[in-house]
Amino acid sequence: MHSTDHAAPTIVDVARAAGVSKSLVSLAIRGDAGVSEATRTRILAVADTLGYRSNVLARGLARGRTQVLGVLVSDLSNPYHSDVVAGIEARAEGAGLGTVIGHGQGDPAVLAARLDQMLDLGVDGVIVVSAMLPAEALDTAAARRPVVMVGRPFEQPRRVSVVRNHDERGAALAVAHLQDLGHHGIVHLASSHRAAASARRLAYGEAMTRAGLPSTTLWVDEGGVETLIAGAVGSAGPTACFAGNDRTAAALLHDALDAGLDVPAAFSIVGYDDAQIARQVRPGLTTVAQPREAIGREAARLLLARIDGDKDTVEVTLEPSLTVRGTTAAPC
Amino acid sequence: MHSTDHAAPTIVDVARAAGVSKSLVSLAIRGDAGVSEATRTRILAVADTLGYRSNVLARGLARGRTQVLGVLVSDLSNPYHSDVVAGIEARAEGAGLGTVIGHGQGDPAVLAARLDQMLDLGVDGVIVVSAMLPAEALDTAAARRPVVMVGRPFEQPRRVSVVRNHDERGAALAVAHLQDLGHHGIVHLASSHRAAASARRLAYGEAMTRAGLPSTTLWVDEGGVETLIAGAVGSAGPTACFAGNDRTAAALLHDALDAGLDVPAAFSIVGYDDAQIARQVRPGLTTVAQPREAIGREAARLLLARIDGDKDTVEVTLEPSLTVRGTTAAPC
DNA sequence: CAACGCTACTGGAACGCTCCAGACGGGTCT
DNA sequence: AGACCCGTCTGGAGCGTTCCAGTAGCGTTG
Repeated sequence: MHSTDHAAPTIVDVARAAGVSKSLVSLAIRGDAGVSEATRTRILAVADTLGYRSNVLARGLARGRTQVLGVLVSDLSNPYHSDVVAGIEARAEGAGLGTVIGHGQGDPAVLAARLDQMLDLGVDGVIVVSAMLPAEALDTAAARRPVVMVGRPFEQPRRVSVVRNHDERGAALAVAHLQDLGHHGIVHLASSHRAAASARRLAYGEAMTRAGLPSTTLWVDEGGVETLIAGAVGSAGPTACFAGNDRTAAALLHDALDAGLDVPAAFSIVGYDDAQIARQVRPGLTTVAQPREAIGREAARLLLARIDGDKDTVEVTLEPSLTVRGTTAAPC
Repeated sequence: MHSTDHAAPTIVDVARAAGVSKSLVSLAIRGDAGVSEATRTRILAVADTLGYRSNVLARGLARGRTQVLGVLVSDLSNPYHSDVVAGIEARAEGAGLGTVIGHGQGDPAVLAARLDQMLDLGVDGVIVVSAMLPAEALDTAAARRPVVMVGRPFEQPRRVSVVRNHDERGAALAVAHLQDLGHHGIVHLASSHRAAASARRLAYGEAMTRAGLPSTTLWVDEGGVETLIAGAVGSAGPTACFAGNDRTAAALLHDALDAGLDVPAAFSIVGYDDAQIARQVRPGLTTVAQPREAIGREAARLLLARIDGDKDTVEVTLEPSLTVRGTTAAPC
């Protein structure tokens, strides 16, 4: 650390080497219009040969902006999250901003701590991709910087924009697919009371009612899987299930196969999310896919608008789509 | 943005409110010894009621340290990475440092860009959890800040510490397990020429030789899976396979079952990594597990030492262990 | 009791940048 | 010709810290 760069070159070094003032270097580098073309190229050339890199800390301090977005995720290993992050990064990069990620390890307290830390670091805004961040942490963050939330539909109005997939439409898509195949006895398998899960559950009920069919919701933690399989084995039981998410659907598939139930010939299953697991189980899981990258891009777009002074907080819902694989077929 | 906090309180606000100089506030907050107990508690109380938060940007500028570590990963959705990150975060938090993550999306160019960006943001050091970062990007980063590399064993010496799992020992573990069960015809299935994969392949060969058995390596992209299964179906063929990683093992398992081969009764399979997929396939995959959290903690420990002035770069290897699930049994 | 050494505290420079008010020439307009 | 403007460039203040060289107050000591 001694024989190499004695110190990173600063704007002053560039100015001296180019024979201009530091202010002009600053303007040239930021592409200000009031710099003649000749001097700009000269300054940039000098900066380049000196290996000058703008100090983000100093810029952030002086300007109040760091040109970096923060993304808070609760579970890195969830591919849903990484796809959303990819969308965010693509959009941010297009606008010349960098991105850092904070990882909450599925723990609300850690999540809140990471959020504070990213804000302390000076990010210009934050996108929260996690349903488990405490509401008050979200509020205090929103008071400091623009915040966009991905995935959680909000009850009360907050100073936060929201981007989410249209769970209601997704559930309707799943039910319609099963009905098109000829199923009547379609049960919903729920595993959570969280907002997205509830939206799917309610939309399932409405879709069934609209079709003039009775709706039944079973809960995983009340032995719903066993009940469902026991019923499906009998000839009068349900012939299909719409599960609230892919993990639940995969567990159901596993147990159904173990019970000797033929999927999809004797029993069809639809999941939600198009998670990695949907491609890994056999047969592949038919599932409702969220437009994950698009969600990320939209979230970044909203955040950038807020950073640029837009006051309005909005809620955007994007359309899910159905991915048909091997767990659905006409009932026999 | 106007009616709320007109501006975040600074150290000067705290000083004024407490009736002391800003220098003293700075010392008190950082826990300097030369502050009397009485004034320290008073200052901290004032800071607290004012909601003062130290400005990381200003501190970083003045001090040259931000108390934040950067972690560069190439693939967020790989659970190996998230476990390592968890270990890093645990250790960093214990030392009072924060952590930000840069995500390379599996693209070397993006990876290098994120690395630069994190360094620009002023992180005190970086842990690289990715085998695909270009060597020159690693070198320029190492010239700027301390860097610790996870997982890639290095050929030539660099200004970088390395933490990795002991691939040689892991391969030996897998082979020993199969030999203990009574297997003699054990084939290695390789899918990559990367360093870790090569180490495992060579160690497999040595372990077989040591046991006086012939070693055979088949390559996935040369039709190795088909060759292997064709051989295993016959009665004189191999009875077991050690695959270079879990993804390869899972693919082999899939095709073997499709070919009517009974796993593990007629054919045993061992993978490497204990990836998520090892738990999701049926039967569950016997595999060599890396001590992922420990790797992360160790990497953070080394980085913190480097940040505190330690000049030496070291290479640490941690012991893998064997996780026995359902794809291994005695040959029939 | 002057000299000394502590402990507790202070003021200003420095970190590298942005922003603002203005300077300096050389047109253009009247 | 004087007033004015416009494009280009400059110097200094300021962002919120840390760090360094002091200073004041006070008890010890020879």
